[in-house]
Amino acid sequence: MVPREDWNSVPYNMDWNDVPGMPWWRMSKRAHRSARRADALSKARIVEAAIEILDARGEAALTFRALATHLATGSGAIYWHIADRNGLLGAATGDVLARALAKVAKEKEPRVAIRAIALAAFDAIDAHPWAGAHLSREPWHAAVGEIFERIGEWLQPLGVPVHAQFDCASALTNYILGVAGQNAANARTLPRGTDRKAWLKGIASGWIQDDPESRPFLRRVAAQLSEHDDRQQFVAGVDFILAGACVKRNACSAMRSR
Amino acid sequence: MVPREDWNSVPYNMDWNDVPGMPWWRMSKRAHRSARRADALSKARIVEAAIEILDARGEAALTFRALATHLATGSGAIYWHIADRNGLLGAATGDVLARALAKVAKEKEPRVAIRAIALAAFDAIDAHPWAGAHLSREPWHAAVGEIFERIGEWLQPLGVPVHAQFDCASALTNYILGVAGQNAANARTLPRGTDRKAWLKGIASGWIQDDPESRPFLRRVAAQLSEHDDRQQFVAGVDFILAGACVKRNACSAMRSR
DNA sequence: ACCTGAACACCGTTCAAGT
DNA sequence: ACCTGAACACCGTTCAAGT
Repeated sequence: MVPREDWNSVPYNMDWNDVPGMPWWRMSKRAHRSARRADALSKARIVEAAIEILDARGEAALTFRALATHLATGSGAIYWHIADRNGLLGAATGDVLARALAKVAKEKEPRVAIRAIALAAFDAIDAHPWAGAHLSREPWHAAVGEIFERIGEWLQPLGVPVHAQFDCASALTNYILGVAGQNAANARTLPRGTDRKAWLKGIASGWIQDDPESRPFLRRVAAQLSEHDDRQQFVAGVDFILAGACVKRNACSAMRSR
Repeated sequence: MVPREDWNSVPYNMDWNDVPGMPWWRMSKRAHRSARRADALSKARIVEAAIEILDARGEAALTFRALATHLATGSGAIYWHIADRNGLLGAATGDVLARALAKVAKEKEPRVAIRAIALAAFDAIDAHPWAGAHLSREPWHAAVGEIFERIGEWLQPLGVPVHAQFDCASALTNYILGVAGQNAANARTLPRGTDRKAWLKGIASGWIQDDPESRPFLRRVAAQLSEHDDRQQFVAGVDFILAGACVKRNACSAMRSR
């Protein structure tokens, strides 16, 4: 049996097989490693566990203690593979969005293609609201660049004038991130199984009741507010931006006043 | 001198002037109160102090301990006037946005009016990024209802078809909140005095460098990305949504495919 | 009623120590 | 190299006690 001092003096890149007197359960580092590889700690495994916790119990439940328990390790071990909590959320967000964007079917029609990309982002964020929250907290995330590129590529074939393409791609990205943040907020405060319609009705009446005579527009659309479909409304917004970027200007009667 | 037990037995709504033996500095509750009113604790004063801290040192600096020190009181005292930290942020956000929206000049031209409202929100959030972060975390905030109403009112005179008005107002609100969240995120990570252009350049090259041959769109607009003006780009997005909501559809060549 | 501040129940993160 | 878990330096919030 080698005393501890000797173990510590073993260079980390040296195979422990070469250390005389090493106990069997420390022998053959590589063999040992590969045997345990399935459940060894790694960034991928940590991110996977984080996603499980985030999806099951929400962003607030992702603590290093909970994660360490879930992985049957110490909280400090996680820091060996990940910089900090924010990095972990970023990696989880990247995973979830990359997976969603990779699944988008190849399209030929520009508008259909853009819709498909936007909806892939929407659906991913709808399924993983914490990812939406992270993206709006960190809009320079690689996933945002991916969305920006994937949408931007289609603007030329769509017929958006060259000078408007950058602004158009930015507007779409901002819009998508805005919806992402909203979805995340809704999911955070509206636990599963809540009556969505009643909840929306409450918000609408809260917005109206301040001054009982005014707010005519909100009054007029209150019914739509509590009954609309988020996904459908999301697409409507995407279409507005695309149509507006194509149009020459002065589409509205009142917009002629340039 | 009245013993403590007697002080405690004084009903809270009873004037302390009526308690025999009350020390002078506790006498004349009303007079005492009005004399100290200027620096007595109140929700308004707490919110005001919170805004000062938020503007000066950012959202992370708003702790109950810092706030209590700033107000020369105990942290528990704040809870007498405010529900919790989130309520405090909400009140501060409401203050800042209500002030900004109240200052918007009356306009006659629909497009100009909508731009003015959107820009008022943009500028308020630009000056108080923490308010933007709060709004995207809590999109049912009264300020969002106000923005929604103020914009919505102009859609009819603008010429947006009735059936599209709700979707249009929602799209604009989502867009504004999206930009709000981004601004907040930028302000959080880009301390004052940082070279904005270099920072944006870094993001752009981070988005591109993954695969050196691909990402043609990003490559094409990289210069615009690092040099664009946020405010101007914000207005461009608003205009896209408005134009798109007015247009009959099929404005783009490739959009004719319904 | 309103205020005080210690105490409570958490956090993320670090780090000496283990293997 | 990689893992452990106690310790540290914070938080928001509560609450018995004061005035």
